[in-house]
Amino acid sequence: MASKGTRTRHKIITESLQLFSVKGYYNTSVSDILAVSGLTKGGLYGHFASKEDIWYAVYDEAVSIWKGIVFNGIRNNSDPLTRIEKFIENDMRDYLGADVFEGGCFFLNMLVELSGQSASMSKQILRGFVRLSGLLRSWLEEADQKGMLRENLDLKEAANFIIITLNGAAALYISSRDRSILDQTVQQLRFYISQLKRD
Amino acid sequence: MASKGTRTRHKIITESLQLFSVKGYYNTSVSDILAVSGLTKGGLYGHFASKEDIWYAVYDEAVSIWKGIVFNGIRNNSDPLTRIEKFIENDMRDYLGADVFEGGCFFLNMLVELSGQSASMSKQILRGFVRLSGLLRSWLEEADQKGMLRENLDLKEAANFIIITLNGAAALYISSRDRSILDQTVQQLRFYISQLKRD
DNA sequence: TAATAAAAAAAGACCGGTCGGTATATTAAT
DNA sequence: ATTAATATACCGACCGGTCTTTTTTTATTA
Repeated sequence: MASKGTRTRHKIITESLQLFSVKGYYNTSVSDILAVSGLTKGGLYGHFASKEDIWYAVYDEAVSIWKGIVFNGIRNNSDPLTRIEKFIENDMRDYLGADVFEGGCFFLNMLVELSGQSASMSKQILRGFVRLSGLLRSWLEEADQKGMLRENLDLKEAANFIIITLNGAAALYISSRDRSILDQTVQQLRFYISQLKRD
Repeated sequence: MASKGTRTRHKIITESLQLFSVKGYYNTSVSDILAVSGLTKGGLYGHFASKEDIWYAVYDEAVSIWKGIVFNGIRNNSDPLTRIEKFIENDMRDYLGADVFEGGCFFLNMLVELSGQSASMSKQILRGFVRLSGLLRSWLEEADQKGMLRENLDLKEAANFIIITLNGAAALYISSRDRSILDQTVQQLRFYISQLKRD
């Protein structure tokens, strides 16, 4: 069993993750974190040097949780376009739609809040999106090499477009809490991908 | 000439608009607004009852500025699909790409920050997006009645999809400040709309 | 056009409360 | 018994907002 310190640290992270996702980073106070974790200042600052340090740990945890959801049942699938569609469905239904983070998409929320406020924190998130775009692009290129796609497509652009759409859906979902937004987005992206295919 | 009070009030609004767009609502302090406007507490609170009151005035101003940009050269165009494409270009190039608001898209930024924090403020923004979706939908229906579109399309979904994409582009743009994101989005939405057309 | 009175605008001190963070003492786990 | 974990009291700075006083604008007269 993990030591008490390790367990407490992890508790701080998962509870801060929910708070940050709902209230945002700046509008979540250290006192808020103390309230939900049941600790006091001394206890908390024994585990983290600063509020920003908590955020970095929270970010890693969020990535880990998100990956476990969106890549579920994907790696073993040989058709790259089906992989992309499954990824989109997972992201919309099992991540966003399942309210894994109470405030919606942690990454979008933090990206919007921290851009122009904290260069290092927002860059951390942006790097994640760039990496994801590269992965989608590699899947599209795989499909292209198998002759599945039209000619003269810009696959980097297409990969970015998918990510852009998922983020836009996350923005509208958090404000409306209308699940049909997520279904619509899956539907529309399915249509978009079908139009990339060779006739 | 407008009275001194009216001018000062407007100055507060336009400067708060930039601050809110960059720093967010909660992380912009009243003192920040005092610093850029050159006023003191007494001066400011003579014009507005609260920080939240400032925000509502700022929102109206932002809508007014945005409308003046994105509907430029549109009303007189008879082809509804061209209207939509022109609207998208205006939004990406002359609004977002021109850095009209230093922090990117005021509406997306505020929607993300305020959702789950202030029901009334976030609803105000969401209402704006719903209205815009209705306008785009009416243009799509106009195109449909002219026999320009495929059959069995869900036009409400298509209108939402365009808005979702524009918001997603705004999210990636504020963090990356990469203008090619905007061009890519115009390109991809042009492709998307072309695929809605009857062969 | 210049003086003046009324009204509008702004200044500045002050309020209780909260912010992120620290230092030291105490308690609990190993 | 030793170390890891937590509590408590405290720090200066800042938060949004109020109140009273002073200054400036504006409209009205002479």
